[in-house]
Amino acid sequence: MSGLSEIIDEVLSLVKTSRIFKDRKILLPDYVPDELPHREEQIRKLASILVQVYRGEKPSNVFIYGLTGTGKTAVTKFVLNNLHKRFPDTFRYIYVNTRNSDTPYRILADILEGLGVRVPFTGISTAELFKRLMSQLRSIKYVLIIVLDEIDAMVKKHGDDLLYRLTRVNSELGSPKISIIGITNDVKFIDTLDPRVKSSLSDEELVFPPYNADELRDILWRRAKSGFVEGAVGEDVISLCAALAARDHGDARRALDLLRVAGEIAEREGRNVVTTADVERARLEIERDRVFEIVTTLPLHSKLVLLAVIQGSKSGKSLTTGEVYELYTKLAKSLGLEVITQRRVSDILNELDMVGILSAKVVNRGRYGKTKEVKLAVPVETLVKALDSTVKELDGI
DNA sequence: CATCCACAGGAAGGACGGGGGT
DNA sequence: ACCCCCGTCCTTCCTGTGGATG
Repeated sequence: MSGLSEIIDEVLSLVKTSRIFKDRKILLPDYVPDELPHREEQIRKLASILVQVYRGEKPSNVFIYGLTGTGKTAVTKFVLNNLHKRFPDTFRYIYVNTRNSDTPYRILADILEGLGVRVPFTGISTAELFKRLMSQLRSIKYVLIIVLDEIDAMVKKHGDDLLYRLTRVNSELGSPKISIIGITNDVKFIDTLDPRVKSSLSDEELVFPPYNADELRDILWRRAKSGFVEGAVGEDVISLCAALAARDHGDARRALDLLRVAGEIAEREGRNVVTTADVERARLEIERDRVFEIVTTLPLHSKLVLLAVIQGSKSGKSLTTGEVYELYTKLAKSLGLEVITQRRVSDILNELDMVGILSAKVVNRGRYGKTKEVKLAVPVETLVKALDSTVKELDGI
């Protein structure tokens, strides 16, 4: 029976002797490299729009589309970084990821914090925050570029009111001071916007096509050269990562994650070379972590609904909303819990679909009504592991 | 060809806990 | 101390719907 410190020593010695990574941070998803291959056209266009700031003038608003992992965020940060190095006094920029800050309140709070204003977590109204932002903006002398990454998520939940008000800030101030860069991975998104917002935000538009397998391979090679020790990864490993990610709509982030995690697996085992088997294991590990994170933070009744779906999926075929509800009701009652309504369960099923844990497709079965076909989208074992602790807690009741 | 199933999913709102302003 | 605002879950009530069936 070995103690914890022994285990740590053992892992450490393996990691020390392993020569896999030269500089691991280069392979992290938010690392912005100093060259972005296959995005030259987008870089040039974005730079030519934003370069206005050199005279202290406000650039046009920009709208950027492209699926996840197509380099939208990297290109935007890259261009802004470089521009800021060149013209440090004429403008500032604030980057807000709307997935993390997905309410108008949080977005405004993030912007204010970017301007150096401390704001309470909650408690005051959004209108009050907006007032504070306006008074802050009145005092600044530079151009402010606000990057709203993944705005589709926020707008879908809370409407485009905030966007509308942000686009009007300039006329309210009486002098043009802020530009907005909107980033979305939903191409149809812009059509759902208020026409006024739409025309204002999409002064300029940029499209980021997915990377193909060759481009992904090239990107991975470049990163691997500075991130990995020479000889640690071979052609086969890179190609597999590229192929897997290309299948997944050309997502470079995913390709890099696969490569990095595969490297970590090899490192943990004290090897000096990453194999294709490591990539395969990395794929499973990434999926497991994602599911685990999502499932453990689910509210109680969402977990119960998921358990009901697992129960009903034993035979492998799909369930209807009604069937899920029936199973859920039995489960909740057997635990002595209040049951929630079918309306709510219907929403929960959609939420679980959205995060990719199950698929809930709406189907019309004519005489037999309109319903959802619910199926698990991840292996049962993964879910069972993630729900394990919850089940134990519930058993305790 | 109308009907009618089994829900979908919008709208409005309420309880509640965390966190303000004054 | 008291009132206000927020997001999160949830309810109630509701109108809408594609296509197999009679």
